[in-house]
Amino acid sequence: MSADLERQRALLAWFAEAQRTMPWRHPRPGPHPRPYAVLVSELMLQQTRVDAVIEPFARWMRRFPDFASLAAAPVDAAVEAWAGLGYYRRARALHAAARRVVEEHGGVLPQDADALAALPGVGPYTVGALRSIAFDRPAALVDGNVARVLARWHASEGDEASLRKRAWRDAEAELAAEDAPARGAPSQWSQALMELGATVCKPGEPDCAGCPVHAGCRAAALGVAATIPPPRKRAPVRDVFAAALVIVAQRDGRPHVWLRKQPEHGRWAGLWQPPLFEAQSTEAALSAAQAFAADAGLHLVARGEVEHVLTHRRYRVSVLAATVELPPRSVDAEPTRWSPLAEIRGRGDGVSRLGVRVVDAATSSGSSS
DNA sequence: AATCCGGGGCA
DNA sequence: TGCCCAGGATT
Repeated sequence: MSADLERQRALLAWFAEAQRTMPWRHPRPGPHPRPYAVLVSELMLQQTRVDAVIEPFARWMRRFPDFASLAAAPVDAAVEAWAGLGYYRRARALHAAARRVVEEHGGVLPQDADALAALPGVGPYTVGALRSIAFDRPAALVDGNVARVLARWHASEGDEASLRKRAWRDAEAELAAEDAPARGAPSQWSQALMELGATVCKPGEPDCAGCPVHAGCRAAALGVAATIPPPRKRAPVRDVFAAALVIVAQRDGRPHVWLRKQPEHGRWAGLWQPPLFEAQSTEAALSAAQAFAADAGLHLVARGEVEHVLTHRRYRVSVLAATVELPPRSVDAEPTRWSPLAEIRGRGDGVSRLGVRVVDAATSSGSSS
């Protein structure tokens, strides 16, 4: 057996022993009994760590157990069930994909690569993941883990974009030989590559001493594994100054918070959060919030600051609170609602993480600064 | 090719 | 603090 195929055999043997348990993972080789679960998990896992997905996945599967139930639900229900996971466009994509599967494929996920790629939210990586993991077909796949693993195996050099292209060629080459162990277990192979990247061949500090394919790794032999791939160029994080207005009213004997629904596009699309006034400075943001409050006859109290960091933005939010006697039930024509404070604090169904943090800051005792 | 889109965990 | 994560869509 060639060195490359021996490396495959070693990795597959390691994976059979060392793989982590995941709610969506089918431990046995072969096709997955539930392609829908694979699609849900793959969309949730895009740019998201395994640990962060486990609970949301379980909740989602209880609420939308199959393509039919998801397709029948309003898109807002899907977005709100996604709350806390981030990248909320994925929820709309998954919902649209389910409707398409029901309408165009009889409720059965297609196996054809082109049909899969036509589904919203399904790009090159996810096509490979579905074809290999759901259907056990020999399809290549490259995510951040696989790109790093393959770059180290081959000691590839170059910028991020060229390494990605190289990784796709290398990943497909692994599946080319008729007698390749990877071809014999495509689902296990795809998952093994990613598992190795996530748990052993980690960014920054690879555990080469504990690596099952150390012998077949050129970067390890050269002692350069830790420097591959090179650091990525990153856009700077820009500050966004904002003021949040947390309006509390008693309803049915319990405190409720006034929430506004975000537009369907942009950040936190379709989610709920207290009104946020963005401006060029904290002072300008506070002025905007106070102008709004003056119109409504509200008496504002400063309740501190919240710093919320996204990939390319750092929100510096001044939190203002106001208590009103009677909620204005008549403004329901607007996309607003009153939500029980306890519910928002619990998990905030349909509320952005920033919204939850702002409400916490406004209503927890003695948080003023 | 750049930019946008969340949130969290970890050194 | 910086880095990265089972990426994709848009421009």
